[in-house]
Amino acid sequence: MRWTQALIPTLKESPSDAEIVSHKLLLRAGLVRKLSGGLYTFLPLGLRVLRKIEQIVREEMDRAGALEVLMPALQPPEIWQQSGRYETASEVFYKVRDRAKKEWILGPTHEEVITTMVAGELSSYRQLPKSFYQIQTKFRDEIRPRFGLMRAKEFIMKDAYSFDSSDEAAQVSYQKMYDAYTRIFERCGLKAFPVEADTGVMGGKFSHEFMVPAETGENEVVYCDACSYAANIEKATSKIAGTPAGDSAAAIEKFATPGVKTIEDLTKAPYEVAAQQQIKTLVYMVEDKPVLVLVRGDHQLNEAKLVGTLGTATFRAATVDEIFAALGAYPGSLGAVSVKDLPVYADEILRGASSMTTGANEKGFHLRNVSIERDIQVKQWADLRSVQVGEACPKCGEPLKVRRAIEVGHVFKLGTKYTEALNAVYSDEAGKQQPAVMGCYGIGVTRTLQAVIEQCNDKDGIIWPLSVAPYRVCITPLGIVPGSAVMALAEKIYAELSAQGVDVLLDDRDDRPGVKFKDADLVGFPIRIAIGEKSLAKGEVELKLRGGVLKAIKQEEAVSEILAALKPQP
RNA sequence: CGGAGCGUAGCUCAGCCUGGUAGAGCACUUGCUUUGGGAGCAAGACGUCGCAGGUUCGAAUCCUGUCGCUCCGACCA
Repeated sequence: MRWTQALIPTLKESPSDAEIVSHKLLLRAGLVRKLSGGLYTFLPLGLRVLRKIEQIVREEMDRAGALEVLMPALQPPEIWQQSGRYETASEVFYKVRDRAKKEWILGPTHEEVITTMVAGELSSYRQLPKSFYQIQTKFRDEIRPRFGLMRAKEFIMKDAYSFDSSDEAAQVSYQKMYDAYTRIFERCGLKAFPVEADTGVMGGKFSHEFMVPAETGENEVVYCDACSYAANIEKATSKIAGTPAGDSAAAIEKFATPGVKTIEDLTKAPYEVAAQQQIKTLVYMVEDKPVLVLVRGDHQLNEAKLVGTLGTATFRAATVDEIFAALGAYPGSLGAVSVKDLPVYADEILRGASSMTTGANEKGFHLRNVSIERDIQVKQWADLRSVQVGEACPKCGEPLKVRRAIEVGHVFKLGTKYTEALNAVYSDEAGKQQPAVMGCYGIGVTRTLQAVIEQCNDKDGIIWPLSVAPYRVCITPLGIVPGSAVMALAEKIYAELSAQGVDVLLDDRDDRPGVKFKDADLVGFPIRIAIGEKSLAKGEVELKLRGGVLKAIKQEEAVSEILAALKPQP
């Protein structure tokens, strides 16, 4: 491709609505343009990168034995009602109506569609295992689209689904996908690592997310340097000492705490109650009914874990007025002692705790000497707290660390939730009808693209890995006079590389060298070959790897040197 | 959904407080010069100041509403 015939609209300055480096570079390098919030057009260069990533995904899916299909983006609501997700996932749906006013759903994911298809085709255990995948546009009404392609209303996803005749077989399918994902991200030049993850509204037994470390990531990952433990903070656990027991026989005592509003206030003089001797009382509304959630004063509630404990994701923090209606007190003085008519969920770490202090449900008063099992009617104990930096690794006991990351892939072992609901059953060896055991696997293809940029850049622009670069070689003649020695050589190298099947861009613009170099660095072509009168007088051209050093090479060796540089490193 | 900020040329932004001829830089067009890291000079073209009301002799500017965009939050009682 010749630059003058392409559309590569680079920008000197970042558009003001881009915040993070990868979003800025997407726009500045002329890869995408925004249509509206969370909606982007891929320009020719961006599309080339996207196609290369898709191709890597395809090759690895095929290698893992998955079969490519293509499902409709427009879906009937009936199958969502059948799976039970019409209600639980309704917030992410974009819904449209046809001329008869019938409602349709723009697919946010495809478990229901694939399972319906499989239900129609599956009859015998002899057909299993089977895995299917597709690369397709998904639609999600995100609460807040942001950071360009990172969280968009419409995005391209590779989604895959496995069907097996047993739990053990499903585990094998899961492992194949897990391994394929590892290879995919590696081939894209990404340093991604798997972490244990929460299954959330998807349901199912367990899952892993593939994370790309990045300060701008929306996820927090807990990990251990000493062993292999890594988990999303929504899922992570740690070994910590139980709450020290005090005098469990001492009677509850109410004491005045004028002006105390927070846990921290109570740790100061004259009260001096350590945060770990306090019970934090939180009020949540679950389907419009208040519930109390207790964690230790120095701990933080993890809402993702609360989802699992409550068995629903439809809850929210209560408003101040709702709290007053439920407990007769305002935040700052809340407690669960002698609360009988509201369900109380308590974090495991509080089990057996005594000599605790908590609010008295009366402004300006707290209670001390609270023995939680004696004084509070707990409906359910559960792991409800977030792990904090420095706590002991649950595997090896070394201190845990926390870092931010971008989720680029997610694999789930689902079990039979969808196959039972949508009747995807087969006859086993004994002729008995069994629901297939299912797994589902997603890669955010467009997000992966941006994650590569987020990870591979410097002050001058993008540094594309060879595998996904829009063009792998950029030829930069410093003058473009037709017939000149410089231009003739540029054309010759261009023709020879093209004949070798190398995707190469010839910068034939009538611009000053500085402009061409800046643009080549910004877009991030892995290999740049500069041809100018000065070096050509010595029979040389300049080979530069993006982010590497400049190397003068003989003009007749240019093509072979480039081909060598394109070979995969051993 | 709650909070905050921003909407002025293709892009980055100034002007608004204190109402009175709509601006700069970059990009674009033409010409000349220049040609190894985002050139210089000259001339030119490009705007319903997001939209709708209101106040006023007069609104980019003040007021109200609305739409869009961006960020933060949606546990820390």
